[in-house]
Amino acid sequence: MTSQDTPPYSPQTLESEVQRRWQEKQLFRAVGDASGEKFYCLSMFPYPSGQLHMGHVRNYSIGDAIARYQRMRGRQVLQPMGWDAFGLPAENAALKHGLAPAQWTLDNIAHMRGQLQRLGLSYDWSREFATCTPEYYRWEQWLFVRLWEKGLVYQKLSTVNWDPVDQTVLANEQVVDGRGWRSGAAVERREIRQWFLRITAYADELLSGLEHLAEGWPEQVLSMQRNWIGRSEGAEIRFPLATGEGVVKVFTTRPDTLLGATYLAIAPEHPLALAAARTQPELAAFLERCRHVAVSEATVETQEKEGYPTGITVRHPLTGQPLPVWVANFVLMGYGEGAVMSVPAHDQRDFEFARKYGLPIQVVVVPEGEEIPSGILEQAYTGSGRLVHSGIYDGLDNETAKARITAAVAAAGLGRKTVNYRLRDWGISRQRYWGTPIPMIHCPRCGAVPVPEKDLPVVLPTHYHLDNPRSPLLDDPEFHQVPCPQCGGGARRETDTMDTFVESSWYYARFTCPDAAAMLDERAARWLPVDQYIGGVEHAVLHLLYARFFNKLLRDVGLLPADGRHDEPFRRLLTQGMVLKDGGKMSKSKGNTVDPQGLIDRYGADTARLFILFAAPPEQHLEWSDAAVEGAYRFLHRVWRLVHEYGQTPPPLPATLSAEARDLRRLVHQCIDRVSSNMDGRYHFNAAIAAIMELNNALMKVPGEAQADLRAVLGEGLRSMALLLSPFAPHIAEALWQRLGQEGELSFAPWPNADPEALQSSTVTLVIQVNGKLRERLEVPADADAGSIEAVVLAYPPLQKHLAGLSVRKVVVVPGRLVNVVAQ
RNA sequence: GCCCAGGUGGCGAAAUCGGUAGACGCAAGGGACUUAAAAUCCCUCGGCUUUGGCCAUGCCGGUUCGAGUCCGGCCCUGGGCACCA
Repeated sequence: MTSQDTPPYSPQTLESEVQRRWQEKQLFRAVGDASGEKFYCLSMFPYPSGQLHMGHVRNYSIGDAIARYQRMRGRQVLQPMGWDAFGLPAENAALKHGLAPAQWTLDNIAHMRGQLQRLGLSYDWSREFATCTPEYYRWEQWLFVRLWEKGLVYQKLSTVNWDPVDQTVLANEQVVDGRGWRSGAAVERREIRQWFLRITAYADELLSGLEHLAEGWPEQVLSMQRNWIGRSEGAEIRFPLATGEGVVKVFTTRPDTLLGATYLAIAPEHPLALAAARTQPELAAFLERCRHVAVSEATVETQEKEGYPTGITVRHPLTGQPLPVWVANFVLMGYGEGAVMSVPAHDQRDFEFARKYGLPIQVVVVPEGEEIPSGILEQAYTGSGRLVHSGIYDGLDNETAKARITAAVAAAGLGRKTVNYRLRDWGISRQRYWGTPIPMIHCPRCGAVPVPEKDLPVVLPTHYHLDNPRSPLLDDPEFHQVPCPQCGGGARRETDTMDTFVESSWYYARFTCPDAAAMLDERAARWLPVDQYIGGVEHAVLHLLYARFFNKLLRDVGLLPADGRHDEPFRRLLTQGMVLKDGGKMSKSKGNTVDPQGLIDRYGADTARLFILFAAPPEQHLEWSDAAVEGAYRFLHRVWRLVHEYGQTPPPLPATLSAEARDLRRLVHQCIDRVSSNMDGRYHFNAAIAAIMELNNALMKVPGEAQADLRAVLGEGLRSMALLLSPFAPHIAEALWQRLGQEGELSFAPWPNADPEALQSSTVTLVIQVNGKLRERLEVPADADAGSIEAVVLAYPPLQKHLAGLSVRKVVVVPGRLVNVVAQ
């Protein structure tokens, strides 16, 4: 009971001992029998870059806190970990260091696995896999062929960034200020034939499915996905070419403004533009300039808006009037029809373009109750109103006009009502080496032929050492020279590999049955959906949309039951904020990373985890601070000391408690209550940890020679603290648990419940406001009713000076909280 | 450019519902203990103030008895934009 008995808190030895015990007992192997309720807790698996970074530590500390909490709540928990192991950095590293990408990747995995294990995360390591192994990606190839058979895979031309010096395709990230990052050459756009997955066939389901996620997903992410899918109702309208042959198709959400269309704008890659350029050198030069803009939407949308007339004329579908066709550098070939009708009076971008090039502006909608504007417009009017200058449609409100004008165009055979999506099909071809080979063979006679199932997997050769960025598969006849599976003649194997988003689109399902002899087996249906998914907000759209898409594909090829419970992969989503340093994202390119290894070496895993969970709520950005770590470390020291100085198994509580002991016990149970409510769904770990710190502060004040009842409550408090702490700092919690003489595994010990009786208090302190300003405080019985409170307050002597010269007009009583006296 | 967030003391933050703004922690200052230091413990800690109070949650306005919280407009910072993962 003296401080001499207290051994030093040395996290390094303590943590490795505890971890060894966990491992020997295989404590965190997911059991998944039907005897209990399952909980699948998944953190986004990492790319094995070589070093764990703070974002990982945060992500996995959050996930483990949730998994451990659920385990203590009695659930059968599955919490796996693996590696998103294909990708560009491996090729870059191989080029730089003269290694094979496979070797670099496997070395990194070995190192990072050690780092993760040092953190004491309660993973079922028996399920670990890396996506770059044939055992994993073979099923991806298998699914690709199924999708090909179902017509959900196809080829089409699409644009890539081409580095003319390195003779290779560049990722958007590799284009810096319009130039290739290695060569410095100005990039070009190049159209090549690529493989696509028909995600647009699922657009409506991906959109409506968001409604079922409303409870478990952040509104922010749902909104981003909704906007990304971008369903819009409108009309397809055909403008006949003045020459009489052919039409230009456009999509518009504003058919009501059709009579205000004064020109058409088409994409630089539009076939008409290309055709016109053949006879017009200046137009060709303009298109050539457009070819040197990188393909990313951000680049296209932020460049100076420019256009050039094509000399082509179309006829207005209703009036027959001639309209000029312009090429505009901001019209995207990949969206809609690659052409838009321009209504400068009612679209701000069209307005600016028309002003710049002196094109006519025709007002056709005016706000209800206003006159047709005379003089020069200052800006486009994009709101609703009634139609003008629109012939027989004049006077209609514009919503009615949408339907009427669409019908008129349809009657003329020049259009129809239609739904358009912003979502485009998913281009999965990569002209890269380090990825899953696309299992197709190009035969000059039979066309594209899938690799027969018996020949799967198409194994990616791993012996290459890269000396230039070009994919070695292109130059390896052993890989690409194959007979056609259909006719047996000479054919060429596809050398494109898959987008790495494909691997991460179904790994969550494979974790349920990592050794299955098929892509998935019946275990998937039991464990899925993931009950809690945790990862960075930066994945809010792409990864999370692709994974939702794949889940539906898995269902539709019969690998998941179509029972309505398996339509979505992730029941609940927690998007963690980024770990920032100096206000910006920690990243290698910015050189502002903080290595978590140093933190763990110095303070131990418990401190690292506790600090990172305490510093900010999970969904918020976390601004890094070295100094604040000390605080978490000191706190653990204080808890350690307190428990060791107590040094006994807590005795049972006596039947009656002194007032002092009751007050302390109330604090203990308030803490249990606060921690629990911050764990259940809210995941405000910072507030939960703060509550534990407060409890510890209160327990430290209990004198060593206290009465027996007080010491019994102290023991209850310490025992509770070990339980409450274990999701955040599991190693020290184990040691405290043992020191308090507790039996059984802390990891599976039942989470404590707050005793409602202990929470009761006989009085409450009310705040007294006058006109909303805090003036006095007053203690009243907890069960006092509003009427008696009002009477007591109005008669309360110290209040009178605040009411001098005023007449009371109203008294607002909020029981248990405050009284507001409204006086004049 | 488009879509989505965030902005509270010197710093990270707290405040389930509209009800005491700043819990908890960091940093700082003062003190105790010590031969000394470290560690530990105790106290102070938003600003102004005539010590009555007044002002404060990015800025401007609104709703309300009462707004960090709700509504409208703006400013700044961060994330995503389909080949970084």
